[in-house]
Amino acid sequence: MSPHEPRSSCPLAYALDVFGDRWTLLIVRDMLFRGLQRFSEFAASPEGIASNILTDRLKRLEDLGLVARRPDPEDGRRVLYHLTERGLRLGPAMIEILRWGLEMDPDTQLPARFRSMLGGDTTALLAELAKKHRALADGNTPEEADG
Amino acid sequence: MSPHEPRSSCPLAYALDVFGDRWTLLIVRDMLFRGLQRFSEFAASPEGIASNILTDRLKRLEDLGLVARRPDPEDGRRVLYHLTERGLRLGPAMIEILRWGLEMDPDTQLPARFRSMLGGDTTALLAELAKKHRALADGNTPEEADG
DNA sequence: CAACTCGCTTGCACTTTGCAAGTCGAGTTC
DNA sequence: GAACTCGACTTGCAAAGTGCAAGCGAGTTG
Repeated sequence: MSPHEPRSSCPLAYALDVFGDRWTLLIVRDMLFRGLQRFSEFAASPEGIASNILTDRLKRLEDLGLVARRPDPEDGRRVLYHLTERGLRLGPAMIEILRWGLEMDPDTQLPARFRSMLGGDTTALLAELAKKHRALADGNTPEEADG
Repeated sequence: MSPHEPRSSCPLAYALDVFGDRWTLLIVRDMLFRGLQRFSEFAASPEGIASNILTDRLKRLEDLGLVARRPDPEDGRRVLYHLTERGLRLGPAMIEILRWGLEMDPDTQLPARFRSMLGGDTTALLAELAKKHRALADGNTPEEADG
């Protein structure tokens, strides 16, 4: 699932070469919507990703410049991951995919606050998420609010 | 890659269970943006999908109520596929993924007309695409314009 | 009616996925 | 400072998915 060369010149095909699998956007979700940064946090998400797959996906996201890593100043064993500016550009697509999933499957759930934000202005929502994410990436850790 | 039960209650995870692979959204693209309807047309797209994979994906889309099929009145061997109303709801996510791919990889290309439409009002673009698609699904075949 | 087309199906080799155990460097504990 | 724990992986392997290429039944063509 990691082609060396593009299948076509279509931007949609390019995007699917990047994240057309079941896990990549879940990792991006956890970074963007939930503010998670650590390998063990991603591994602990409810979907239960395998550690070799998580390693693989994080590496590919880093290689593509969508994610960056830095050592955890509090514990040298740990690495902190965050979305780069390029990675933050996934926001609009993430929001629309989320909306679609909510509309298609009423059994799916989101925290009420996030759900109400989805019904509002997308640009404002994304600006807020990006701001919080940049603060995390800078090492400021505001009180976490689950996405 | 076709789980019987959801991995979690997250709508994004649900969406990725539906189309988190490299081919499904390309098929939806061909229906929505290019007006394609026939198996051989999907198979002939530049990415070169394998026929067993195409069959599999069309069946799953149909089973999920996103795509419907009808016999081709002109040739009893053929089937015509189209997006249902549920399937048309993928439009916003498709548009945002396309925008992201264009932004991330300048080597990707779109027809100039489509590209300029992407820069405009999303709601108007989607309404127009949906209208044309519904006409196709009703068996009216206006002169095709490549997406 | 023979030859061809269309939408699949099939067998099989290859690739990816995911489980579970293990590794190794960093950090902690006593 | 030895022993242990933690964290981010790596590894072997079985299962599942992918994709190639050939083939089949129904329908079309001349």
